Amino acid sequence: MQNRPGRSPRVTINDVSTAAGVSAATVSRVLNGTAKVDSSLVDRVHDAVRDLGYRPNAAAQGLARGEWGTIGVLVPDLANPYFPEVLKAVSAVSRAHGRRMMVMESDEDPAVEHDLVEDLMRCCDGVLLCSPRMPRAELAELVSRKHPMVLFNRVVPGFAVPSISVDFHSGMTQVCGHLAQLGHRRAAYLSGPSASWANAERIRAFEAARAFGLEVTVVDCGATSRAGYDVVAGVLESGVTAILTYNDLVAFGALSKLREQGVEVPAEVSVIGFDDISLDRVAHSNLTTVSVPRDELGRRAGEILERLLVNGYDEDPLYLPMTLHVRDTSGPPRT
Amino acid sequence: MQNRPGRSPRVTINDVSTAAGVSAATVSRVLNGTAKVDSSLVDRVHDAVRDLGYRPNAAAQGLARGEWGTIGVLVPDLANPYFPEVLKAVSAVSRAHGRRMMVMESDEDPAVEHDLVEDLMRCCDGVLLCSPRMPRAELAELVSRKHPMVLFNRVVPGFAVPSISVDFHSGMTQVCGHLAQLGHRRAAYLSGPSASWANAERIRAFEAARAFGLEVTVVDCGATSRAGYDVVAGVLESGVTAILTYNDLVAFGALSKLREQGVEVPAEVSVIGFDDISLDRVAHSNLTTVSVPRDELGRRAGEILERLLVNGYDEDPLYLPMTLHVRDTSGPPRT
DNA sequence: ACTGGTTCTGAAATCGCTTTCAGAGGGTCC
DNA sequence: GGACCCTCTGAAAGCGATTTCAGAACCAGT
Repeated sequence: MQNRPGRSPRVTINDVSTAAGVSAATVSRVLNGTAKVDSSLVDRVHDAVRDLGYRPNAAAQGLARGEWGTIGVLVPDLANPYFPEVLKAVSAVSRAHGRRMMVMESDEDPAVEHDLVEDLMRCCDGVLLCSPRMPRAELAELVSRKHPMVLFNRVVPGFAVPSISVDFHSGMTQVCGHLAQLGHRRAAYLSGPSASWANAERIRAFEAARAFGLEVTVVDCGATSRAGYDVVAGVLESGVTAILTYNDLVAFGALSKLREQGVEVPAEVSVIGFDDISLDRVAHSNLTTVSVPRDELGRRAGEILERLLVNGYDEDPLYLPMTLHVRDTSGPPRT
Repeated sequence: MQNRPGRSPRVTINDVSTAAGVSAATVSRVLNGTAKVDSSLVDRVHDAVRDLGYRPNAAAQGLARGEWGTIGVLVPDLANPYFPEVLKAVSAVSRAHGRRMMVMESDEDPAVEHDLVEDLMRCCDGVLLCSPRMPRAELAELVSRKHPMVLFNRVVPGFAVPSISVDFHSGMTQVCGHLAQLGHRRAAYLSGPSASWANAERIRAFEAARAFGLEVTVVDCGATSRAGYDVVAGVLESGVTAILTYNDLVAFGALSKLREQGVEVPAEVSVIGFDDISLDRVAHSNLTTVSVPRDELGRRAGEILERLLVNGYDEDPLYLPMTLHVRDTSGPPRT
């Protein structure tokens, strides 16, 4: 930006204005279309801009306008296939509204999330927070700053913050219904991060499941395929006929291990994923799972944030439904 | 940022300085540690910062410092599992150097790439360009601006731009060697985007392959699993015994179709991926493929960019080697 | 010809921070 | 005690845009 050695000197609005023989104010007006300018001047400005290769400095614009033209997104783990698809949609929406997208990753570490959000607030008009783990108190502190913010996959009762999330509870209820219908009576759930709201929502479905005859045992596991791989063997010994998972990654890990051990799926045990990262991607894995349209999720999230920025409008929490996809890894229990 | 309705008023450095009874310059010095300040003043400043909840405005800092503290990354497709892993590493490196990461996506459309890069240059200290498709002339135009930039997976002879890429050529050569050794004589390559350097590098390997007895036919396909799914059937009829692909996604699509058609893999035909997105992720797909450590790739890319920003040092193109992973989808040809 | 009302333009203030510059204060050395 | 040097602090000048404000120019109406 400033002239370091070997860097071409920065062209400013003043360079343009002198080259065009007008004032800087006029250049600004022409470029932003904020006021009517004589057409001969308009041409001169455009010529000068082209000749000099002028590009307005975003920091200066941000400072003067009081808006950065940027939104920020915090995700726990970029490598989790869930988020890139969401980011993609968010990016498209915000770009359509002339905003850039800043991305930060907490690497699943709640301790750094607060700082990262704080940093995002220093340089973004609004923040999309995909942070299921953050302690309620920290979240409250962030909310109190009144910086535009949308919560993703976490609904916090009592906070006046717009939020969007997937109806995990009804998704898991569908999974349980499917298994019960197939005749399963005992299943294990490979639990995700215990502090997470999304995990709690899934678990909440198991109470209702008991009503239709399915008993689900919760087993600590994690959110990675590695965790699924490591945990599944011990679970099998307990004699369950189905394994539910926190997400598809865990299910893949579990399947991988079962396969190595020569356990037939779904003949000996059914495995059900959650979130459907596999759809049309690694299609031939054919995991039974429950899905949410991630691009719609991202799109809606972006739109909520945009509305919030433009009219400061607080909306009611939005829940998107999940859909069950019965594929090859679920079947009736062994008799 | 400015006081919109319902938003808490912005705290500036002047608020802090008056609250602490010092000058703004001193506040700045304390916060940035750029000069020695009397310890009693330091305490007063810190107290005021805490009491007021002051956070420096990033745009103002950027303007004053002549640095945005931000790097920009342009990727063709966020949903391609290749990139999130790279972004993750880049993000970690740049964060370690105190820089934020802006992400843009061209959605595989070369026409918008130029504008996006231009936009990134307006608000980032440096740009990491993962853009294999952009016409050489546009790339040249961007290079001519002397804005710090690193090319990712594209080496352009004659441009003085640091670049990092995977040694696709040697990767594909390994694949060919593997097949030749198994006894294959005729294979088809499901080609990626024809304008892409990365695709050309792969194809270049087929000349050498002829030397060890493998004839590879190039078939137009694309970069998605959908494309692999659609194209593979026609290819089979040509009587090849192995199918090479532009990337793992294409291979997955192809496998999916073959499976539907009841074609045995690898008994009837071998399928080989490229890039190994599956490793430890959807491990049980067990695709034979060739891999590159994506986090190292991202890390090195981030480091090159950082060095470029700090010492303006232009480096020689860096090539990272690929590794062949023989798994379940390749075997000897049917006799 | 003079007044009043539109347009359009440029000078200057502003956004919030960093950094230079000069001055105040205190210590050391002759 | 005076000259000199150091260290620390505050005033003020940027950074590069936007935006307010007031004046210039022009037109129409009497």
